[in-house]
Amino acid sequence: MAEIERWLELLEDKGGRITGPRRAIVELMVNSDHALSPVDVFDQARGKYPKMGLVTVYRTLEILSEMGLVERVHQSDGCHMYLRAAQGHEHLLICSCCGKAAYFSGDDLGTLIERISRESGFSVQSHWLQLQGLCQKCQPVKIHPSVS
Amino acid sequence: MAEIERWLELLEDKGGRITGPRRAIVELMVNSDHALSPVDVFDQARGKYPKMGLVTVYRTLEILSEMGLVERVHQSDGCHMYLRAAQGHEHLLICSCCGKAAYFSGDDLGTLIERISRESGFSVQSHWLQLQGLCQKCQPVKIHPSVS
DNA sequence: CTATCTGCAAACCGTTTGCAGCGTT
DNA sequence: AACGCTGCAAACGGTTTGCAGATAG
Repeated sequence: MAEIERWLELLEDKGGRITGPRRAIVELMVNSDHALSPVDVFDQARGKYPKMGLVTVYRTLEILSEMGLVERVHQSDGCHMYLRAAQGHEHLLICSCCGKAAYFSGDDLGTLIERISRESGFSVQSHWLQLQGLCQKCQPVKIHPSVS
Repeated sequence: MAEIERWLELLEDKGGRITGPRRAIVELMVNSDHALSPVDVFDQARGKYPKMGLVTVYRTLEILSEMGLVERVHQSDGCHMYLRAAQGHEHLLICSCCGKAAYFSGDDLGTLIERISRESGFSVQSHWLQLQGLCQKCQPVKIHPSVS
């Protein structure tokens, strides 16, 4: 996948070095359609780079996040997960069962935001919209929650 | 304020006891129009009840939150703040400078959510919408950020 | 060869839990 | 008097930092 090389080149352009651990993490993040916690990334990336340390995962995700290639997803319990960044103005739809994530666009919040600004006197800087639901795979699971 | 008594009565109805620390925290939460962190609550409530312990703040906020009188507000850094709960279906507008909060209603996400459900195959369970901005007081502050 | 990156261990910070004593009812 | 609540101290879990050795360029 050329996208992996693109990320690594951007990293290099920034003066960073391309190393085994970083390559493994980038490969994972480029390809995953699930939001992943640092520990998820650690576990999965160890398959490709067994000496991987958890600290390196944190540091690399931080860098990718600063570069705008990856974004932090906020969980209701306060933990963070990471996901390939949106392209342009997109919002997130996340499966509350398995963490599968999809971006969507076409929210029309402009009118609402304008009204709220006018009524409240706030100058609105940004908005945060996220939908929670069940993906196709997980819908049957939750309908019969007797699985536990 | 009768609202304070209402909260305390609800607490009593649930089998809870009305104590000094709880009264101080309830008074604070009923009256505050800012989202407050547990430490904020601790500091401010100590004015009314000097022996207050931070643990009691956590435990009381947890109870008020379970009762639906207070809600957790998620911060981008993963920390939690607490705020008097919304009435019905309202969303939050928060000042990114001072934390002043206001609820608004009248979002019309129904159409959007229906479309996304159809296109993605997800069954959407809930949504999470929050606007960040600057309140009237803080707008001049940020225009001249030399204050630091 | 040099600067960056890595992994370990330890520090850190917000939050939760165990427990003995106190206060409400 | 009985039970719930409180505060302290200690545990906890996710995240960050200090450091010496490894490695990319």
